[in-house]
Amino acid sequence: MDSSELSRILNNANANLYPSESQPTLTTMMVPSMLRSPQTLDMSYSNSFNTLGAWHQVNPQYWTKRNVLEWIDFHVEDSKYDANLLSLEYCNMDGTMLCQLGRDAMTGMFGLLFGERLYQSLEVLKAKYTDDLTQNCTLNETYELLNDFLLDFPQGLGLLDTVVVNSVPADKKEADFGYYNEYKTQLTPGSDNGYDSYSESLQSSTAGSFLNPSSPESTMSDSDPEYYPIPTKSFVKQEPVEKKKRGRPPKLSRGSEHFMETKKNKHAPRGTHLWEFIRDILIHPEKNQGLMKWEDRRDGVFKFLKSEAVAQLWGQKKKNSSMTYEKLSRAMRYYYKREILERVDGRRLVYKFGKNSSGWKLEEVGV
DNA sequence: TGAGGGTTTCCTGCTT
DNA sequence: GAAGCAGGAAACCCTC
Repeated sequence: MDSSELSRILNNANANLYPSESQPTLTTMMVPSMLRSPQTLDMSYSNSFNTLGAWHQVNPQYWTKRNVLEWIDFHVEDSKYDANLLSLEYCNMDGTMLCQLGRDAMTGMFGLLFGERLYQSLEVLKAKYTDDLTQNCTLNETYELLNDFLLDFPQGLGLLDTVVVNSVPADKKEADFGYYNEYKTQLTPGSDNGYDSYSESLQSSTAGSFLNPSSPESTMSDSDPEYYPIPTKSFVKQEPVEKKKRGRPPKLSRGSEHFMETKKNKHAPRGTHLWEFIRDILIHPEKNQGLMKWEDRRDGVFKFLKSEAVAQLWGQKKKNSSMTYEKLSRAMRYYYKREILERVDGRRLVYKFGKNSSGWKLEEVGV
C-alpha cells in the first residue's frame, strides 16, 4: 500500500465523516491549529458528530479502527503533515491497541514531531475520559455492547433475521460477556468459516426460536431521514444452562422440556437499569443507528425503530436469550408509575423520559 | 432472614 | 388479524 493510497483513504474517511461541504478538510480548515482548542472543535463540528459520531466524542479506549484513522486524519490535516510519510500499517489499529502505545512507540511509528503530537493528543483525550470513567462504566458497557452488536453483522442479512434460543454445552460457558466475545471472535465478519456453520447448527436445533417478521421496523423506509442502514447479520445468541430462570416461570405447554433446560443465571450487575440502558443507546447516536431514535431530543421523546433488536440487546446484557420487546415494554410501563418514563398516547413504540430520569438531557451529556 | 426493588413472564382486554 | 399497549398477577434474584 503506497502513501498516496493512504492519503486517499484518509480523505475518504474524512469525506464520509463530513459529507457536506462543511468538511473540515485541509483546504477548508483555515484556522491555525495552535489557535484551536478541543472545545472550539467540538462546537465547530457538533452537527456532523451528532449524527455520525466521531473520535473526539468517544473514549479512545473504545475507538474503532476507523475512529483511529479519523483521529490521525484530523491531525494530518490540522498540522498540515504530509500523509505520504505515514504508513497505513501503523494506522490500522483500534483504540485499545492505540492506548497501549507509549511515547516512544508513537514517535517511532509516526515520526518524532507528528508522533509526539499524536501522543499528546491521546493523553489529553485519555485523561478527559478517565475522569468520567467511574460514572460512565455502565454507559461504556452499553457502548461496547452496541459496538459488538452493530459492527459484527455480515452484510446482506437482515438484522435479527433469525434468533435462536438454545442451550449450549457446559464447556462453552463464559462469565459475563466472555462467551459472547469468544463467539464474536469465532464469527469474524466477512468470514465464511465460523458464522454460517455455527448459525446453521443452531437453527437446525429443536430449541425454541422467536422471530418477529412483522415488527414495526419492517415498515421503515430508507427515506426516513433518521434511519441509517446498518450492517446486519442473522444474529444468534445462546445461553448456558444453569440457574433457574427469574420471573414467573414460563408455561410448560409453551416451551418444550428442552426449552426449560435452557434456564440460566440471570444475575445482572446492580446499577444498570433498563431505562439507563435505553438512555445509553440513545445518547450514542453513532451507535444506535437503526435501533432507536430521538423524536424530540429536548423533551426526551424517543422511539424504538427496531424494537425486537433492542430487546435482544437488552437480553444479551441480562444474559436472557428469551427477552422480547413485549417483555421489555412491560418493564418500561412500570416506569410510568415511578415517573422515570411518561406515557406518549397514541403513538406506538414511542416513550418519553420522565422527571425521575436523568443523564439524557442535552446539558447533562455536555452537548 | 425478610422486605423491598427491579425486573421477568404470562395473561386478558383494548386500541391501532 | 396482527402488533402494540395497558396493567394485574406471580415469580425470581438482588441488595440492604
